[in-house]
Amino acid sequence: MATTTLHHFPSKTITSPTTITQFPENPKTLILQQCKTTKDLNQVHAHLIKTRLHLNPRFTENLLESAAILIPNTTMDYALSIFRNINEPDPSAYNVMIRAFTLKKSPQEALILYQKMHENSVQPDPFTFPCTLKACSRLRALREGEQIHAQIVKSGFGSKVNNTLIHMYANCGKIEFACKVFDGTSKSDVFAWNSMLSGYVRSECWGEVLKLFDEMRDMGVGFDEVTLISVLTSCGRLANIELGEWIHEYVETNGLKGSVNLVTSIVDMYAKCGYVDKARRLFEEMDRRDVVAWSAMISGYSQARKCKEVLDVFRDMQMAKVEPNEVTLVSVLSCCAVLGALETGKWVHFYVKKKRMELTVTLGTVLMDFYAKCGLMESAIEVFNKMPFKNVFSWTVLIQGLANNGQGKRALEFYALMREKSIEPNDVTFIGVLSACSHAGLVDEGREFFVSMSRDFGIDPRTEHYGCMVDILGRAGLIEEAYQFIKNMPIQPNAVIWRTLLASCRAHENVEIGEESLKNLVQLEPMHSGDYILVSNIYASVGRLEDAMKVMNQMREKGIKKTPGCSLIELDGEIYEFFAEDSVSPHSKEVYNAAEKMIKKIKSAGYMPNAADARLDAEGDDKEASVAHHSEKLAIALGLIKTRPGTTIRISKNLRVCSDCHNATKIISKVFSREIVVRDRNRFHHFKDGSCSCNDYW
DNA sequence: TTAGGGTTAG
Repeated sequence: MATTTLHHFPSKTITSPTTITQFPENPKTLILQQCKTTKDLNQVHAHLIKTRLHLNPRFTENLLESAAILIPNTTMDYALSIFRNINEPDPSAYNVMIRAFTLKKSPQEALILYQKMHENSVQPDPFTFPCTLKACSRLRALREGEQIHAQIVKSGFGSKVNNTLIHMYANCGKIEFACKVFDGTSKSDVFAWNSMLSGYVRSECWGEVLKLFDEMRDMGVGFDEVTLISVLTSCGRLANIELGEWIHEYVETNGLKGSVNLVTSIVDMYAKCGYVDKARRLFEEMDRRDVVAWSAMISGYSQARKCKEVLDVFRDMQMAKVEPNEVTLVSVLSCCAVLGALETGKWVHFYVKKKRMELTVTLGTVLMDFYAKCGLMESAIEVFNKMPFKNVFSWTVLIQGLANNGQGKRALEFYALMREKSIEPNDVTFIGVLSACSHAGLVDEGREFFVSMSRDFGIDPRTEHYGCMVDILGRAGLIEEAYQFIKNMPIQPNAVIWRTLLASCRAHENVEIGEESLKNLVQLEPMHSGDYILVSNIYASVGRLEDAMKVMNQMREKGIKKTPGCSLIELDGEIYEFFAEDSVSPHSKEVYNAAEKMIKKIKSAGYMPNAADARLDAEGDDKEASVAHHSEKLAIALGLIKTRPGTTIRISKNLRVCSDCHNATKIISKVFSREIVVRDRNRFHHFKDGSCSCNDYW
């Protein structure tokens, strides 16, 4: 197995040029390799000039290599000054410079130099091509890559660089060209197979990877660690646990468990196939874990939406003194977004700033998403403005975030800006755009976007897009039209579509279509308690209490249990959880008293409890008590007594907000002069001065 | 020469 060669420099330093009296046979290894800094090199350089040895290209090139590559953490300035002083640089001098530019992440300069070499009629040698092709790979410079390919063919040094060519084409997104090169390659070389496999991985052709691996085994080509890593990546993406497990066994029986890279790939494979616990066990068995191994475990939990575990492992990682990098933080932030864990996410943002980490597209986008999902749109926009590069993901997160936070019009303004900047929207962008229309009540604009999506961008609407249209029509009270829209859908409507329609029936008290929606829902997802409750609420709101009870009984007969409402509030970094009529929480007495006082105060400001939201089996005063003890009222009451006046109260809850709580919270925001942000299962409600950002439709 | 971990929606 090939490993990267590391240059270990002896610690002996060169004190003065006078100590160098005679150059040995190989000055590069004995003297130049001892140079640790540019200052050391300067001394050797001066000596070379003094003794006129600098006219000997062999010495000068060795000096050049030290200046360009061997001295750690240095710029190319010194090397360039040496290079410019060479009268007629030969191919190896060019090679050193091209290699150094590619290594030092200036592939553009590498290609310019290659061009110069060509202009000066210096013939490339077999060592010129690999590093030049690497530069093309980095830049995804297909045209230049193809030119170099042609030159390679002409030069007759072809077969040696086939693997680098495969890599270059795959990196430039031309997997079919990579295949052609591979077809003309000797199939006995594991490197060629590995290059092709990693090419497929880069192009996300997961199935092809497995096919090629099969072929490899059929042909009896031996495989190595690198092969298995590519195959494991594909197993994870395809959820091919059988092959994944086979490789795991192979690794165990062949004593390959010492390889951090390989075991990390197995951990990742298990997590991506949905076996996070298995991934965790293997992760625990590793005797050395680097930042990638930790990140694989963290992202495994993050993708499985096991957010508590993400934060636990992240804490363990810090205890183990392994520094997180961008990838780690992206997974952590994405789980803070899911949890609405504002404090932890803010801490990560602070860490990013403290470590002066670059605000890349991915990191910036996930930070924006985190702030948006915590209801802090201004912070999300601040991050957006600071990002030097933005892609369609960043714009989509912004549009979606604004839409979910009740700023539909602003979301559409950003969509217009995005188009001005010629960023092509994708299918998810349109989910954001359509939900913005829905929140802003813009029916005609919504219809227009729905058409534009396929007409102007060739995006076929998916169920989610149809769902958005149903929401737009339903919210505007066009229930019959929404119903017809579903009937005419070219794809089968799913439960979410019918549920969206049902929610609009609840808001507009449409019994008939509500009943029809439930009929369909019962067939698609018979065990979903929320649907029965919505229909029961519709009956109750039009005074048909008996029918309301009947639906609830039907639900009970089927053995369906109500999902208990649960609200969370984070106070001083601690999370408090409330359930309706919760009497077990340690704060219950204090909280109930606070809730009582709160209700009294808002009643005198005009709040009327809405009995339609109470438990149907409750009577009279009990009905009132039942709604008064909904989990979000308890959480808000705790927030009111535990935070300073004027502080924003942030609640997240697992269900939709009920209309009584919605009404009560509006009045609370006015009476107590507090901004209250409630994140429910679908959207945000920003309550301020007696009104809500959702405009009373949710 | 080839290799492991990441972002939007549902």
